Amino acid sequence: MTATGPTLLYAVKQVELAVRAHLDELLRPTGCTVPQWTALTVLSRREGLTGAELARNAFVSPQAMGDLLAALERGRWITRTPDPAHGRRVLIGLSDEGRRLLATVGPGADAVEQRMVDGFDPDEQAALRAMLNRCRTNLVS
Amino acid sequence: MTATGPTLLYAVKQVELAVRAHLDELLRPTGCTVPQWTALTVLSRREGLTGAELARNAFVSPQAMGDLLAALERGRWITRTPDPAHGRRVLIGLSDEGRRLLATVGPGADAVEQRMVDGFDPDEQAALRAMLNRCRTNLVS
DNA sequence: CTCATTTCAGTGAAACTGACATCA
DNA sequence: CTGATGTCAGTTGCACTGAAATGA
Repeated sequence: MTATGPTLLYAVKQVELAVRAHLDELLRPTGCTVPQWTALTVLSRREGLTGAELARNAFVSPQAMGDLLAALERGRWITRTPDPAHGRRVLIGLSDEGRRLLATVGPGADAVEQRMVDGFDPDEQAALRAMLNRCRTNLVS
Repeated sequence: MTATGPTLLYAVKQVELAVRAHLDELLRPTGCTVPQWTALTVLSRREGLTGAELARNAFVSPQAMGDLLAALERGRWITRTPDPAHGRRVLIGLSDEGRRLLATVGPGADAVEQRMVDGFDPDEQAALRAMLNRCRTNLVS
């Protein structure tokens, strides 16, 4: 009999899987996928990022993010404009359709989050957020 | 300017992405993938599950789990034995190689978990675990 | 020259839908 | 008949590696 194993990792994965299932259903009518929508939400906070920066943020290769951005461009959800000051870099921005998609999906996503923390008082929600951020920092440092 | 949006969902996803990147590297030498290893860890707790049960546990379709199990069988990590009492069901079990893989990878996975909660006192670890379990329950109920 | 960024080409694992057969 | 299970077939998005071109 071995020890109980990494149950915290498993708990994180289970929550993420359940969240993904809900978001999947939420996004299905839009034709946008969960990874694509996630990239859009990142861009909504910090527009003008490059593909390489988005790739590092998502812990994937630049090529993988390039494919994802190509799909987002086919969907007319982003704009790609060469950096005038840097020749090689391409700055990614949200298009009007992209902003419209985020506005459409936002309430549903908020509802998923609200359902996830149902029964949590504000202090618990803040504690969960803080601990998750600490976990993230610990793993990347 | 829109609201801040579902930052808790994003925090969960970020932690999961960071964990996956570490596990990916950890599993690379073994030829086993993270989803496959995850299924093995589920089996290590409750052997004799069917593919459909594993699929529901992971929030994926039975066909997707079937592909994953076929890969695990090609790797000789699981055994599939028809349920003698039920004709149609196929019970999944760990092979010796599967147990060996879990034993080999376990310490590294524990180290990833330990790193994730670096600086957490035992109460905080327990609180995180409890809250994640509550989130999971809220999302599936 | 070195490094970062982007792109092209090829590959593989993972998920989906649809359809079908089997069996309690 | 109904429902659950397993499998076959085809498709798609996502991620990887390797290689090459561009530019600070």
